[in-house]
Amino acid sequence: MMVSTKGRYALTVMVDLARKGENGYVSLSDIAESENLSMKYLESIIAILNKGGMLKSLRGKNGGYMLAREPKDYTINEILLLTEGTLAPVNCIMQEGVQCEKAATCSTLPLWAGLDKVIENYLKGITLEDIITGNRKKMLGEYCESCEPAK
Amino acid sequence: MMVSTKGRYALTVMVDLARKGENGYVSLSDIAESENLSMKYLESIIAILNKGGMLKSLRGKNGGYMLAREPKDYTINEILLLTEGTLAPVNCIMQEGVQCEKAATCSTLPLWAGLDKVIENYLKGITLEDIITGNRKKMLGEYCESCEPAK
DNA sequence: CATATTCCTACCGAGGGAGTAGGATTTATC
DNA sequence: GATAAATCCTACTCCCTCGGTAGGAATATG
Repeated sequence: MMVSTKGRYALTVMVDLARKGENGYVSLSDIAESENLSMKYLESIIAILNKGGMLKSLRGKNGGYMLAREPKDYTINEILLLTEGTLAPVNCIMQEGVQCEKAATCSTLPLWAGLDKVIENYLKGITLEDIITGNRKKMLGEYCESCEPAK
Repeated sequence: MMVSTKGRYALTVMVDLARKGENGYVSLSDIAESENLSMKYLESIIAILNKGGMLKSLRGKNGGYMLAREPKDYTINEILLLTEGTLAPVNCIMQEGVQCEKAATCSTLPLWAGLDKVIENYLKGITLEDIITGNRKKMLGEYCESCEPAK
């Protein structure tokens, strides 16, 4: 499994906040309740999003969280990357060009590198806005049965 | 991590056997040695490949393993699927249409489904032969720096 | 029969995922 | 200024899987 609950819940939170829009801060308990998730666990996940600059937060009474930018300005890739640390499908693909010592002679490395790129490319191409507007065509592409067939 | 050492080593074994061709059975110890991997661990991985019909095996002296088909007739997808069980990037994507109970209202499901399809599609498009011939263009696509640029 | 090999079952340690617990700090409102 | 409602912070626990080990039974060759 490449994406754990941490990343999945993080995305869920972002979607929830995106839907709530800009009318005030939304509290952690509200999010936990509306998504039916453990408040304590969600707290640790939101902390990552917050420290990563994805959210604005306000402490104290009537406090809570809201998106720092507009939904269209978040790619799914950056949200998952922040919470998961890496999205590489295998251990031998490191971030930022660091590579395993067998890399020079490894015949399967191009495969893993290609897979990594395909994943990254897909996730960079989709934004929070695509999710809240239900842009199935963009997410499912040719596999979308409810979209009109490609001509 | 979506693909563990199990799947990676399995692929390595398949590549090794593909390179050795059809001149006789190759023993486990030969494979372990040439790939510098633990023989005992490799044994458990080869067992999966063997039971899954990927290999022919011969017990006893001068025994060993060889590919059951030609390299071009193995997709990477089926090799990894056999050893890993699933290649779904998230837990909420099950195999064979089984789905989580929130599926009907889940706004992020199309994203995960799309990602799953992108991965599957990529891995189905590459064969063992592509790896042993070093078909970088197919594996890396537009990210291949040593391939001639697309027109 | 000796040897080289596959085959089978059982076991184990470490690490990470998933979640819990408790309290310190900050802020809005009465 | 007290109180309530919220974020923030640190630590802990349970449990499962990954990665690997161990030992021996079955089988084929010479």
